[in-house]
Amino acid sequence: MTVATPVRIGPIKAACSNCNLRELCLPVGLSTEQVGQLDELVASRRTVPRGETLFRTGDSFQSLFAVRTGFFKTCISAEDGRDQVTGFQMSGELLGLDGISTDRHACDAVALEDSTVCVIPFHDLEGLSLQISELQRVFHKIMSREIVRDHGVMLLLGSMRAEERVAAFLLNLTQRLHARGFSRSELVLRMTREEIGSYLGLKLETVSRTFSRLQDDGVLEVKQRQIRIVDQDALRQIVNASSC
Amino acid sequence: MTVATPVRIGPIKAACSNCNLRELCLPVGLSTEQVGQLDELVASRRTVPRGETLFRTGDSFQSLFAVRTGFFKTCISAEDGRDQVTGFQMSGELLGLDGISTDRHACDAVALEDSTVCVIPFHDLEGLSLQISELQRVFHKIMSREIVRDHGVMLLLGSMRAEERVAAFLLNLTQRLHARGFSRSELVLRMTREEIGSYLGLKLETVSRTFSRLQDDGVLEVKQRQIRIVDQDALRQIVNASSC
DNA sequence: GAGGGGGCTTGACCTGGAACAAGCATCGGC
DNA sequence: GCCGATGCTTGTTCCAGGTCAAGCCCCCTC
Repeated sequence: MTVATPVRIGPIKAACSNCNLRELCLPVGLSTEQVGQLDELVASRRTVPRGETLFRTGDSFQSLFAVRTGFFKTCISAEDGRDQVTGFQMSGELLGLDGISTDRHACDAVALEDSTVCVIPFHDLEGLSLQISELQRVFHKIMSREIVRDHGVMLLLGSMRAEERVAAFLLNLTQRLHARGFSRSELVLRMTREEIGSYLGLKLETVSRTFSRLQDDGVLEVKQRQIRIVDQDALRQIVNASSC
Repeated sequence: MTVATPVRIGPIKAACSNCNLRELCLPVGLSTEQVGQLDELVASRRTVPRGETLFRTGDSFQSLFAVRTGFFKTCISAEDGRDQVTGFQMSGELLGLDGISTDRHACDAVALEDSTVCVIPFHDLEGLSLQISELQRVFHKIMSREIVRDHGVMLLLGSMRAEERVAAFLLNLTQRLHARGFSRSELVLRMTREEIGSYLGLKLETVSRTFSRLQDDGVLEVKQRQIRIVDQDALRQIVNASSC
């Protein structure tokens, strides 16, 4: 039950105004002036080395975090030690929305590579949202998008076969990476097979086998964590394959 | 892509102020005066007969809906016709949060019995939230709670066995019903085995078999949709059973 | 109260993915 | 360059839950 303590890293003038993630992150659609107001709020940054947690279940919730660089996973664990990865977050995405409901974080956020996040004190964000209706609106849309995303994962977990899950996962990742300027067809996985499996409700062996099969079928090229999507249409067909 | 059109049912003076769901619904924690302001916003009600939809995927999003009486399911369907029930909503719970993100509903909401909902025009709600910070706060908590709930379902779908899923489902239902003044040990299911199965990522036969087994084990009494929980501790143990 | 249909149960069989196990890359530390 | 740890692949076996099929129950309608 430690409190996430932001570390201020030198004097940072403007956080959002000159951030190239502006269009993917909280400031999306705000005016220059409004983003300037956000700058004063998003005053500090924090670095999280690979393997470290940004926050843990039960930690007091004070701030949201916007991933600036790096890559995170969030996971919850049942009393019995069972673990479930609930999402992977990349630059421009928000972490901590789960904490609003009870003022305590409801999952662990773990950096999968050395990462930096912008610290967004939630109380201040709510305050500014009262003044900038556009900000309130953006924030509501972000929360709603998270709900819709989660429902998509429920569909995946509830009714897809292993191969479909893996295909959907890869398409989702590449699509998000593409929005950040990366290739649509090549990616480097930041997570282990086990973490992918946890997220997809599969065992790591099944993930590995599925990658191998897709490689044999000429859909992917898999070299450890380097993935090249050879036949994107085939992947899409796998996802949409009418299940009988 | 029809627009959900609220039907005004006679002159309704106060919606929330004299509603006995006050403490479970949007007005939770607001002052009498503030609830009065909500009343002006929540001006209309709508009845939804059993089997009808309140809104459908793709419908223009205008309003949130608070379940006043009755029972709903929400479900999404993939292109291939696969269907996934994403939740069951009872009195005091909000429907439509998924629509905020794109201004279109992202799921279907279907009444499982004759139901009535309060219509909450979302634009007005955002407007009032700018004036009543407590309302903004409550709304954020409700959205966050939905996210946390969804993560719990992901844990269930990703890592629990059939019996554990069913047990968790029943405990969740009874707990919510209990908060509404119903028995902690008896409940009437409003949904079919197939709908339960879809929600839990199981086939209806598996749901049925699991009910039968739990009955044989003296944990439940099952008479069609009438369920009596004979041994609640046993149910809890099933859910928390360390999976090996 | 007869007939029909939707929903539920139960049985038999099958299969996709889990479990277990062995061995192989890759990487970091010394 | 060696060594150990961690992560990944692949093979084999097994079983929980899916699939298919048959029949029952309950409610609704006429």
